[in-house]
Amino acid sequence: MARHSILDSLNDTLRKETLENIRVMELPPGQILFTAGEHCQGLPLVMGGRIKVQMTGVSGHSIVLYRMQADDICTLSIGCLMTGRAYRAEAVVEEGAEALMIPRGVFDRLMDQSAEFRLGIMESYGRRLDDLMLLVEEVAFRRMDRRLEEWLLAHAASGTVVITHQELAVELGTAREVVSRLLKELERRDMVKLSRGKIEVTGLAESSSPA
Amino acid sequence: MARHSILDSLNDTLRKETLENIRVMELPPGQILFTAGEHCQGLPLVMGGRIKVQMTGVSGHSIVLYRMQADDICTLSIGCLMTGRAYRAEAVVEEGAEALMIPRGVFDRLMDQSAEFRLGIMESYGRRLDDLMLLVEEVAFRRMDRRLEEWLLAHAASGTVVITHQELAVELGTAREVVSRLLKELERRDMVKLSRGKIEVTGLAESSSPA
DNA sequence: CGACTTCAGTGATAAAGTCACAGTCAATCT
DNA sequence: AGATTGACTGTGACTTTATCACTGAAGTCG
Repeated sequence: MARHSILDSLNDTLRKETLENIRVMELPPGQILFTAGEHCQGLPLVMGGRIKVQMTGVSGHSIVLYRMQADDICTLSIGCLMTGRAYRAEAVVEEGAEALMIPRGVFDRLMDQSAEFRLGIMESYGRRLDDLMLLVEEVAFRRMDRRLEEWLLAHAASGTVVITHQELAVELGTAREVVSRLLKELERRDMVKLSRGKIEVTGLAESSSPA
Repeated sequence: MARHSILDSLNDTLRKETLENIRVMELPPGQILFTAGEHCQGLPLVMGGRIKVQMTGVSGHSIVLYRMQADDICTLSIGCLMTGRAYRAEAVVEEGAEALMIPRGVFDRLMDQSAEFRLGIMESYGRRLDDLMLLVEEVAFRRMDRRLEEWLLAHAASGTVVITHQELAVELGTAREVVSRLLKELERRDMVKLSRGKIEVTGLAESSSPA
């Protein structure tokens, strides 16, 4: 039942030992895996579902940093686990998920005994750094209308997304009013249909407006 | 000669072996440690000086992501080293530096044999993720005038910084014109004195304008 | 059915980014 | 030295994005 690709690489003894010492967590949608200021209890290995990680600035604004899905590792937790610092971000379950909680001791042991486990952790870290670097660039330099269109394409290629303007603003790290106005403009151009709490994408091509 | 705190934790045998297999790099100011698209040759351990890491977006704009100083580890390189991906960012030496280059094999061996080395790496990773998360928040939500003032305070508490407006724009991830105008406004308020290629900070208090 | 809450739309204004260009300063080259 | 060149700075005009303040519309629940 406890399936996560990073555990596959372990030898039988180590895997057996690990499985005896970890906890399986059931994560219903809406559940908070951790919040800012909290301390880390263990390393979550995500087995399924979808979990978003977002942070809230001093200004009170929030922005989604990245998402975790099946076979992901909550890299953010490692830093907190190792140094004892508190989380700076918050993780919210979007789609009902299952995760394994690896306590500090087991993590240390796996890092010590399995080169494959280490590789998995390092890869995960690398990907996360990459994600964040891309996000910095996105937020710093790209135009909001393009980013909104891309988000819609990625999340509702030509169907319907259930999301409020406020939530979409957090996805993009902007203000609700900005999203409302841009969406309204897209509706005028017949690219989306708006209704309370959902957006129907009707005519967004891969490069609708010239870059 | 080769001093980096993470090596102190190693036992004698391991340290001796490591020192025999690493290369010391002299890094004069201006030297490029790596550029975007390049592949990683080893893990740099920074022994001194200062190196800035910045990336350039598709738009052609650049932004400084973070800096490395004495006893830092170029965490970014680990991901590239382990997965073979190319660098996405660029590292430029600001103050003449020395660094140790740890090749892949030695890195693997250290990760395998030293719990302290692993801890150092993990800590470094954690800090980097934290830095980037803070940067995302900064770029997404904070006002440019405040950020500029803070930058000036941090880099020239009440002295002079040698920097062009263009370089300062890259520090903050904005456009040169924006920096020029904000600086001019600060000069009108007698908080800085401007001259070609340098800025003299004369009257910037910790919270000059109300947050 | 109201009363309440959440969500969406919009005008007015301020901040930031873009484009185009002019002026200034310093270094280099006959 | 004077001319030329290139990097640096300043600024107007305009667009995009953010903020503030408010209105109305859509769902929820007593």
